[in-house]
Amino acid sequence: MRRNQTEAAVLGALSVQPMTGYALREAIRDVLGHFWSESFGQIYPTLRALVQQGLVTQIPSSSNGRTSFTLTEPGLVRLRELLAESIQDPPPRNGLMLRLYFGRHLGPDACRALIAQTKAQAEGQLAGYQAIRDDILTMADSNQDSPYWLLTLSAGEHTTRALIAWADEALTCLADLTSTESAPTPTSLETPPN
Amino acid sequence: MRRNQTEAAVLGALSVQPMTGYALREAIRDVLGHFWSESFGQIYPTLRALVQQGLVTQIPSSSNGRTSFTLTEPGLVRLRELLAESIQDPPPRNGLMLRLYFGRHLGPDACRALIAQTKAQAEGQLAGYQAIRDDILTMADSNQDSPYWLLTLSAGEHTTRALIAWADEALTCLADLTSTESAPTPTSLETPPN
DNA sequence: CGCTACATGTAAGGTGTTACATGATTCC
DNA sequence: GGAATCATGTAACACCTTACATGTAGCG
Repeated sequence: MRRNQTEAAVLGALSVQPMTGYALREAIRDVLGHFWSESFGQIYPTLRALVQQGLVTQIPSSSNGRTSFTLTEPGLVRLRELLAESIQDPPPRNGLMLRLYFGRHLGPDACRALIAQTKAQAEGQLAGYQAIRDDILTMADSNQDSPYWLLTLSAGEHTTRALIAWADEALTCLADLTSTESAPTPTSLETPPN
Repeated sequence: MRRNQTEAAVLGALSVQPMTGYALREAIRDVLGHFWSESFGQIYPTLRALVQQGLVTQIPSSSNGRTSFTLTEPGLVRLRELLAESIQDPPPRNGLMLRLYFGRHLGPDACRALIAQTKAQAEGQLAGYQAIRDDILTMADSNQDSPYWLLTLSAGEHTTRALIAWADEALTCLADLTSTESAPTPTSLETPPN
């Protein structure tokens, strides 16, 4: 069951503008980074296959060995086909959740550290989203794609904000856990909450 | 760079209670399903390796060929080690976002259908979470793990609710897009919104 | 001239799924 | 007795990353 997802990502990126393989990887990392990823080991073989199928053409730029890849008409048709195929996401694998689910063996403090780290990452990401949003908005008038790009950006913002809200909630829950554990006699009146 | 994540998931699941390989897969699918997954092709070889390392013991149940696997003391130590390792999540690959990013080539209607489908799925998931929450709460008094389980459940609820909120927002954005496209003269007063 | 970034590619190896094969048990 | 479920396993294959190899171009 071939998924051809790399093909779709490459054709899609080239539909925005022609690029070299190197630039393609940079674009996928920097622009689609929140929801997609491809490595060189995928990109170059895929490009060669696409050229052989005539979905993409290679334009040697000046004298160097470097070539830009451009989407052809059949390539655009193929892209539409691939995008219309049913979505088949890889099975979920969230290392943070796995650790928290078995968090009793890890200890409340280690769990809190993991969550705090996640929250900090999420806050950084949120700031990055703002920068991307500004970028898209400045080119919005001349770019037909911008409404769709804002859609995916908004999804990232929503889920990231939800993650931060969850982290705050989780941190207070774990704080309660630690305090009740260090004071194993909940009915005791003498032990003050530190 | 071995990740041993399957090992951690299997040891973790067995730390809750002894099981057969088959039950292990069911438990991982049904209980960790929102954030984890393992297939038979992973579980059985991993179990054999764990037995060889003495991290898990095999208890033949009565006469059948079926055996339950039980976590040993060294196995518990190993589980703690694995959980303490740094998190290395697989690179993101979100098929829905890929399609929406290049949504111009797919068309607004197809995009709306994808989002509506996602929203419906998310709403179903949310109902499922409620059932799981009830299950956990009923056994909360006798189960030391329940606070941690509620943590991961809450994460699922937060992100799922965020997804639904995003979907609603996205659907209205796309509705605007369709109407402005089908009515290329925005200043026209005669064309009624269908 | 050396460092960094740009650029192209390959080979090895790990990870994980799918499909298949096989058989016992349970329930109707 | 037949169907569904429980149960164990393997082999082929798809997918993808990492590390390596190689070379150019621009800049201080």
